[in-house]
Amino acid sequence: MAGEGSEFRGRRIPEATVVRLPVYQRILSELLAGDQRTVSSEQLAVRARVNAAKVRKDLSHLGSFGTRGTGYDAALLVAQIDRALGADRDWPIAIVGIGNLGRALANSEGFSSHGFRVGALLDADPAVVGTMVGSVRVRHIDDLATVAAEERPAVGVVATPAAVAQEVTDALVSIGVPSILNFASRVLTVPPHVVLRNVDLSIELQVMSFYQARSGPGGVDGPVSSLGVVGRDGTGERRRAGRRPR
Amino acid sequence: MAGEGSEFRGRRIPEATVVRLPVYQRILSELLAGDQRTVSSEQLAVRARVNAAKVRKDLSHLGSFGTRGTGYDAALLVAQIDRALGADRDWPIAIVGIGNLGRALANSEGFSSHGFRVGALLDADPAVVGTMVGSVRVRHIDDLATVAAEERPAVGVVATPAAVAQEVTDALVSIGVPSILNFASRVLTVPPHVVLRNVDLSIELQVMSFYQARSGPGGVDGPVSSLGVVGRDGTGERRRAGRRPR
DNA sequence: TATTGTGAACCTCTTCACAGCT
DNA sequence: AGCTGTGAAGAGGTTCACAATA
Repeated sequence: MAGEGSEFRGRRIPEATVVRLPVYQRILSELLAGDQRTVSSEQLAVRARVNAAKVRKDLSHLGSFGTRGTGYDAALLVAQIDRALGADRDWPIAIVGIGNLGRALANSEGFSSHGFRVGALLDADPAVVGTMVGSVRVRHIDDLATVAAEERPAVGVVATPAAVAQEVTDALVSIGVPSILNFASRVLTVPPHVVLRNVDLSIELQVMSFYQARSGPGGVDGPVSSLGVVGRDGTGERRRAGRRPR
Repeated sequence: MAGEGSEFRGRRIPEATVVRLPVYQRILSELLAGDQRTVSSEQLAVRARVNAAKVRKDLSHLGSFGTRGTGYDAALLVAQIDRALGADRDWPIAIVGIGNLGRALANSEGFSSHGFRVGALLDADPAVVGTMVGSVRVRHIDDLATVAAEERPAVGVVATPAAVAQEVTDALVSIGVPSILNFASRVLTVPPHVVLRNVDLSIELQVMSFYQARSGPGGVDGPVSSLGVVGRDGTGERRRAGRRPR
């Protein structure tokens, strides 16, 4: 068990910041595509719908890459964020459960960039096994050990029905997959050394109905603006409708 | 603009709590299905992988429904959570973008329970328009106004490519859809009265590579366990690997 | 005795405000 | 003059610890 203190590079980066880094990165890429070379925290803040001080504090966790009076060099910032997020490495992904969701993930831009690469697709349905999704052939889940030996997946994505999610997770863990991204509506158990994150597509919907239910019939609580992801336990950006005066 | 203070029922419920309510609810439903009538905060906590005090504080926001020495009546609790989340009402959903993701959402359990109902499916692709997904026929996005008049969607789900996400959102807002759930990797702009939440499927992946990158080469920062959703900005449950002594 | 409900302490994240640098 | 980087204050959320109570 590693002690406090020894860190990889620089300070510890708060989780709330980590969740926003991909958003900044996407915005920076767009600015670069439009030939903008430098960017101020204010410009980034407007595009990401956050406070400029938050942008500066977030970026300060990566180091001091800004220039006072000028702003940040967009290309440099992209490189730093990539490095912090590990996007400069190769991350083979194994997706288990090739239904509509698994297929959507396999085809999505986000799963084939930033160092990620769909290395393996697995399913238990004989009608699906053997078919191609993009350039990858779906293998049978029973071949997981073989597939793992070939691809050494860094992330296992669970996109199966909830009923088999734990079983699939156990299999992924047993072949040494160090990170699990769970899309099933079920709380999973993993050993302490495995990184687990959850994305529940319907929880967001229920959170929306909560706010909608309140804002309707005599309610007052406002909407919530959200930045980012769902996973984790959440992190985010909130804003009440009836905002308090300064 | 409503003032501070007047509330729907009871106190204001913290967002972090709202995100966990669906998880408690699912666990309670499972316990009820197994004929368990009462449940302690400790039991709920173990199953949801959270602290028992957090469960009690979360539930206390709904009122005092527990019995000291005994625990909570599971059925009563489900009813209370349903009411808080608005699951006792009807929430027609319009999904725009019937690719793999849209189809996955349309078929998912979470979009056809807790009061939700897939009321309309919309796409711009002539090859998709007219096809059936479940029991709903896909309509052309240009017919949005007509569809909206029939169904009055309470939630608009954006499952389109990022490039058209803002345009689609504007259309949904213009026909009076009060809540938008965005799955596109793009920061959206909506008027203040519209509730917006975001689910970015790839941000979680990037957060995972961040932790993986650190735990590997000389790093120290531990994994993050996550409860819940992805959307929003997250909420969550954190645990460091090298935990500090008490 | 078992377990809730909650004040208080603690911790994390956000925002302000401004010194300091270019 | 403009903008970053950050200390300090503030807000929100979590956890502890225990009095209240069935």
